[in-house]
Amino acid sequence: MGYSSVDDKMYGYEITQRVKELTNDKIQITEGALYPTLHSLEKNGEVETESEYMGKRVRKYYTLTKQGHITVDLKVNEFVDFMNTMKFLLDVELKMSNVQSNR
Amino acid sequence: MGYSSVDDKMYGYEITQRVKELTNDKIQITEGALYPTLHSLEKNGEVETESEYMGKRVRKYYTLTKQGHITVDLKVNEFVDFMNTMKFLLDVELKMSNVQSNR
DNA sequence: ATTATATACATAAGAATATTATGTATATTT
DNA sequence: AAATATACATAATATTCTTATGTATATAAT
Repeated sequence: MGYSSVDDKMYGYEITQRVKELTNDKIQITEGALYPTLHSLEKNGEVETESEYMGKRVRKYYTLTKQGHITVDLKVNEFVDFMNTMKFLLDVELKMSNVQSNR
Repeated sequence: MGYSSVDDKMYGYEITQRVKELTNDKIQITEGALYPTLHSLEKNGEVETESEYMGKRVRKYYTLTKQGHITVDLKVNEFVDFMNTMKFLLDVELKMSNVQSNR
């Protein structure tokens, strides 16, 4: 089990559109942020690529490696932990501001 | 109502320690990140300062201005919205990876 | 037909922000 | 006496993002 990507195989442009669509345009992954990151992930063995030619246009599919899946689990856990910490911090602040407003 | 800082008045070092303590050392605000940010907030009228001398040592207290409170509300709302978006995204991924594991 | 938009990759300049290091100085603990 | 804690600040470096630029094909609109 554990987290996986939305699909087994995805290409760059697809990722930007999928995230945009799933988040109702709230999160826009720009090319300048995405492609260097994907290249870096490939260099570090987190993803593998295979290029397909749709007619004449290149399409570069990215797949998580075994190591990539481990890293995703780790990073997602870290992020969820961070969100819980922030939620706690903000709740505390909320409570305190309520107490203050009763003075 | 609305969010406020932990206390009405806080000084830089106090902020780093309070956050460290409330988050069980998970979030460490470094001086290099904090002080330039505080100076920038002051420049933009989000916080006001008053210096006190504890013996010989300076202690610079920061207080949110009226504008600062408005900005905090706005930023916290944005952040909570972002967390909900990410929670949704990660849940979707979780569901999808479960579906995949049933193949 | 031609123009605009969408698809699909990539890199580079510049901006913003964070980490780490350095610096000064007093107070407290070991 | 030395180490750690308190308290400020800035600078060098690293990281990461946005915006801009570049190439090229495919499709939709005028």
